[in-house]
Amino acid sequence: MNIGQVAERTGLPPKTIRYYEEIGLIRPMRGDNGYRHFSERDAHNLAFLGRARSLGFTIEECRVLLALYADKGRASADVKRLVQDHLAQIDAKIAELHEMRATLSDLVDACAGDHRPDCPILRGLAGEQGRAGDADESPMKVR
Amino acid sequence: MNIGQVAERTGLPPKTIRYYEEIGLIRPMRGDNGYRHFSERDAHNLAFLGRARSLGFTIEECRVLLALYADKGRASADVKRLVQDHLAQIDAKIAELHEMRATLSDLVDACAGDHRPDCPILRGLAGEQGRAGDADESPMKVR
DNA sequence: CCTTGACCTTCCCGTAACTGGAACCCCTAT
DNA sequence: ATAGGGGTTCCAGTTACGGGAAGGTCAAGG
Repeated sequence: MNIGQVAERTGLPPKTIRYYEEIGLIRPMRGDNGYRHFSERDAHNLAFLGRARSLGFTIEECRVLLALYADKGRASADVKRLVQDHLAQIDAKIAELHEMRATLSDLVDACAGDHRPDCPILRGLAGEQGRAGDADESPMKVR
Repeated sequence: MNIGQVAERTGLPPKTIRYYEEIGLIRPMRGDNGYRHFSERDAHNLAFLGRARSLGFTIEECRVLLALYADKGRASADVKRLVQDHLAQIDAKIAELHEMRATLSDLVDACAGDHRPDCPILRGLAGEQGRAGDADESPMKVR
């Protein structure tokens, strides 16, 4: 297979596939004309990489996953631990985004969103603590 | 104020502050010795930037927010729209992470995590659809 | 007066994971 | 011969900084 065909089959852009070769994730053969030639196994590994990447694994994690995949004597515990760590990262990211979301949502709700210049969002970002009389206004939460 | 003081006050590293000047987010004065001198207003704007960044706004969004903040004739609707768009991005990101989480969680649950090499996680990443007999095994979801 | 140490300056490189584009080669069909 | 649709390499840009080198500045102490 040429790069175009494997790109179509895996859904990865040719550029990405070349990049993966450059960083040593795959090692396709070369024809006499200099073209890359991809085996079924190459295509399979690229599809594996595509799925791993779409699940948020970094390239280096993918490298490890691929090595474990190739190692028929691996312990599934090693794979599981890696994925659990990744899961923890994702949970942390989700929590962070939820916090942002909550703050932003409060700000948006407080903003009239009309032609007038007065804007609680900007006041919040500016660190304003609320004027006397706004008893329920609390400082904006930021990490 | 020198850069160290404003860094301490805003919580932003000096490197970041220099970077913000480089890309034109702030324009501190300079002393005869070449040192940056930060006004109260500079410090205030940097704190504003720090909060906006911590809420996930990109630098370019921060640039717009800062301009709106400075524009006393702005319409709060412009601010609100920007923040709502950002909120939508965050929601999209959260949804994406939840999908990853669900898939990864299923894979982790299916993996024994022991000394044996058999690993449903790797089989899932490899695109395996499940063997005959595993009636409930469905193809892994990926975007 | 000199030195020391903390602070400041600029400049350049590196990060993650690609994407876009230029310049050029290869193969097939007309 | 040429046109097109592949392929190739290499270079630059992206985001938002962080690390580190080489060197100027300032205040305090001996």
